[in-house]
Amino acid sequence: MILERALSLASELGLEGVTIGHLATDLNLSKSGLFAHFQSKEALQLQLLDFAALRFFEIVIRPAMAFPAGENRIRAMFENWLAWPKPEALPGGCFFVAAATELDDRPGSLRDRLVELQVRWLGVLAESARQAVAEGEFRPEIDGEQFAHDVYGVMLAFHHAARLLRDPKARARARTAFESLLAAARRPLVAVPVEGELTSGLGNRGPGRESLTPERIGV
Amino acid sequence: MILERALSLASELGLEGVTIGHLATDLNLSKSGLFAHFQSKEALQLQLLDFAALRFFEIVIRPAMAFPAGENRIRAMFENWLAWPKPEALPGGCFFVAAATELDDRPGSLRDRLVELQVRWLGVLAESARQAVAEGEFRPEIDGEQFAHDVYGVMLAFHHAARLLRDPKARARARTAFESLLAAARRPLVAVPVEGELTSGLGNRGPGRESLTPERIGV
DNA sequence: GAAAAACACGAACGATCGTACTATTTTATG
DNA sequence: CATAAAATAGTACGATCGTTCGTGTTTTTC
Repeated sequence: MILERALSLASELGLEGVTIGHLATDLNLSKSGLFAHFQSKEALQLQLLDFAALRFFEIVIRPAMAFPAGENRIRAMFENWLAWPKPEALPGGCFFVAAATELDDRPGSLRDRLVELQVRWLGVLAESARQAVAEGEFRPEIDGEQFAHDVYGVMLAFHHAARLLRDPKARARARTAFESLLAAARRPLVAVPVEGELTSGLGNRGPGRESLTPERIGV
Repeated sequence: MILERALSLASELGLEGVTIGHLATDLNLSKSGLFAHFQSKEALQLQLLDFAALRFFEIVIRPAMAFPAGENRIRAMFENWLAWPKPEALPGGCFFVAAATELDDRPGSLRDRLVELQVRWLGVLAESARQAVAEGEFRPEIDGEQFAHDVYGVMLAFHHAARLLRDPKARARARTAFESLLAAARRPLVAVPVEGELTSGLGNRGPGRESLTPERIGV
């Protein structure tokens, strides 16, 4: 419960904005009572990072694994990402986006852990793109890591437009950008839609969905 | 000089990380001596936002105005943006990217000012895209605001890869993504390069470069 | 060369920060 | 029910935060 509330606060105020005193009074606890659960604020923040990563895995990644590997799974992860900051859980938007700019110039174990998590998340996207290539949905020369980088750019632009600018069109813009990325990766140089391309041979092949754990998936 | 040093610190530590005491000792000033220049910390931060916007205009936007309106100018702004966080001036990367996630959930005049600045900057990009359409470089159905949104996404992804992940390929990735955006906006549905397309009729027409001020350009 | 304005300083304020120590209360276990 | 363990509370600490006040020292202006 502590970490849940801390995550919610951190999404609004940032990692450093979550003060022990603030968090304590917010949970009707005494400062020292809350502090006893962690041995230091950094330990709390580290646990918070892992807690957020678990949430992220369960909301964004795992449900997407129910979709067949390839474009469909990528699209599912994208949509899950857009929706994962529920107002009651993450009222300030994606926790990791806030943490990224906060920690990018502060060396330490916190930063190291965040980098680890972000590399893994981008790795999941990249691997999914490579699977789309293997499935024949994406063109063979598509670079999975570049694709992951580009998709994350669309997500960051969405975060900026939605959270800072409060642009009502942010979602539509993000979806348009994402579809452009897919189209560029998919279509074979000529923009005329290929006839038999639609779900050609797409079944439930690819890696199955059994025994999915955050560790195995890398988050 | 105070604002210059504050900008440098803020790019690393964020807006709230720039403490009056820290900034003072960093400038060999007393806390009260520095404080006297501003009447409050918020005033300092507001001046800092405007100071950064001026810098941004002079480094990113104004030099690009020397290029003919259209794709060349857009490309110049993109390259200027990649290069504008000089290590000595902005050791922590683009100040506005850091400020954006820091202020996006903190209502107040600071946030309002930042939104204003960012809307104007995106407006410059969008207007440039519209000019590229008018010049015949971009397809007529290109939406300037969507294009600006997408380009900013590439910039944000670059910031993430370069500043947090310290990815040496960040620049190359950003350029690849940017060129894909240009290609998608430029080429007329068929990917085969059009022969006579290169600088066809591009002169120095379009709005001239005289009397360029931050106010007129919107930053 | 005097008056005015700008600039800088030191000390102190209340608040809040993370943290440490010591009780006290609650929960689980035999 | 007794007892060990876990959870919570109380208090106090040194540091640092933004801010105020009073006072000196330059620099500009006339």
